[in-house]
Amino acid sequence: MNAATGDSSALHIRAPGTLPLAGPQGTTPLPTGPQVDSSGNLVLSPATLAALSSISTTVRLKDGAPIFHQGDTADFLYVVLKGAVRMSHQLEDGRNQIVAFEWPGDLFGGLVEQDTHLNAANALTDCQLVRLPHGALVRLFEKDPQLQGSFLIEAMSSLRTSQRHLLLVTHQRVIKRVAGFLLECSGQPTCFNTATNTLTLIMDRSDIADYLGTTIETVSRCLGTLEEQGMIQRMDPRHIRLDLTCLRRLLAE
Amino acid sequence: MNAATGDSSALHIRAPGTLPLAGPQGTTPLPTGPQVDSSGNLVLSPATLAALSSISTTVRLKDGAPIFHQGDTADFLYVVLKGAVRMSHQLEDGRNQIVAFEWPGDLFGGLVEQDTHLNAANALTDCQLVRLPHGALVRLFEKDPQLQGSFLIEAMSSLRTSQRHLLLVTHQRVIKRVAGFLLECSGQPTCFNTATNTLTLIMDRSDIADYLGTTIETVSRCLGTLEEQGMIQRMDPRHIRLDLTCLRRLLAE
DNA sequence: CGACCACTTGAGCTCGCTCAAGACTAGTGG
DNA sequence: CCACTAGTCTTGAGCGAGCTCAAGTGGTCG
Repeated sequence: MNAATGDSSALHIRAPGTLPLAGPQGTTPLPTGPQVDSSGNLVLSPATLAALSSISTTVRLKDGAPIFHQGDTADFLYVVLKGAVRMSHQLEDGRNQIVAFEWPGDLFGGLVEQDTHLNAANALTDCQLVRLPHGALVRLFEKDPQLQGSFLIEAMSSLRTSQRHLLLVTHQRVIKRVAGFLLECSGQPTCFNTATNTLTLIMDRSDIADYLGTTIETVSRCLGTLEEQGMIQRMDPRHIRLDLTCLRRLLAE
Repeated sequence: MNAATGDSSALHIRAPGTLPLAGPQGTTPLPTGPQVDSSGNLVLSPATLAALSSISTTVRLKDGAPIFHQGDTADFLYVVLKGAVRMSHQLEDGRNQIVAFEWPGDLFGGLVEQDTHLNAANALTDCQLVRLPHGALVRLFEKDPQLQGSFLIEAMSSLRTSQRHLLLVTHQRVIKRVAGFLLECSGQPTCFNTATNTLTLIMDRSDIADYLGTTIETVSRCLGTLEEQGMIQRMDPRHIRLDLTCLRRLLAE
């Protein structure tokens, strides 16, 4: 994973797609606009980085540690440097929905209503985060509009991710959701080894079920079916070898 | 509907929730930050409005008219003034997902990838839109950072809407989704008469089904069940009287 | 009046949920 | 070293919500 190294001298924020608002892409970035590197990741300018580092704190968290709870007062934004974070939402009826997984480079903590967090955030693995106080950030925005532009791009990126998730969850057949989930994970260098096509699942079956809107039993059964059909191979419950081509074909039909 | 009147001298953008990034709410808005009116709607400053009107065009569309297609080059952002817009996404497998309905005051057209629209937009009713060219908007952002701030707030608002939709669709029982959908519509002055508690559905059953991830038959049956239970009353297929209290109770259980 | 469209209702089947038991791993203590 | 426990994952059996296919209803327009 090259986006968001632990090196504080270079903070990268993932911006997988393009946003016309950010100016032309694929061409030389505007000197005055946010800059995008070759891999499509957003790179904040050195000056902005310095400004950010002046208000940011790096925090380290243990596997499973809560970062904030649903309903907590929202005082900080976070950027994942290392590890992964689980965003979840508790429904009135008691069910739990995993809203997103945040990977290195992702920004989270901005989804608030009435100054309180709409979702809970938990460290999924041991992880390292950059913590940005809202107040200082807003003040920085006034001095540095480009920074605000970067956050706008990041917000649009979250929106795309959210929509992808929606489309995944509304796939009628659960087996397609599971296949889609595996493909989604395969895009994360943090947990997918491209050389061996092996996926390391950092979340348990219950997280996957809550992410896909199904049950752990169904997830397990779907993995079984996919394995029968030769699309995946379970080395052990947390390590799965994928046949990306077959999985993609399944999703398209 | 007080948000987004047709009067071009006052353009309101809905920002239903609060975003700490935008500064404190419920208190006097910062003179330098985006302003939020009493009903929580974002109000652009007169100067910004003037600037926006210099680059914007008002367009009028007939019921059903396409605004843009999925995959089209994204050149404009739009704000709904009057009427409603349907955002839909065609999946590889041929299914059609309604991603959102846009109401007066909503901003849309910003969800793009590689400079092309991720979704299609169609006028659901006769409607009136403000069209903003991307390029000019970006140039305006450089001159007027507050404007960009407003768009950031609007982006966060879309994210909240998108998450609400996700939670609605993953509610296990379809009947709850339908109830939730009706309640959601009841929040739109465009189609809900608070005096008579009557909802005017501007979309057909197929749109509702595609929005909720189900089928037209199931939507119809659910409406039947809700009617049997006295929670709603179908005057005709497109006019439904709601018992808001009962519907809310159903959703919470 | 008939054609067409959107909506409703019916009947049967299937996918996925529920409840329940079994398998595997890791940690603990004798 | 082997129970014993506890946690996670897998597998099984039965049932029911919702999908599919199909027919029926009502409204609109030529």
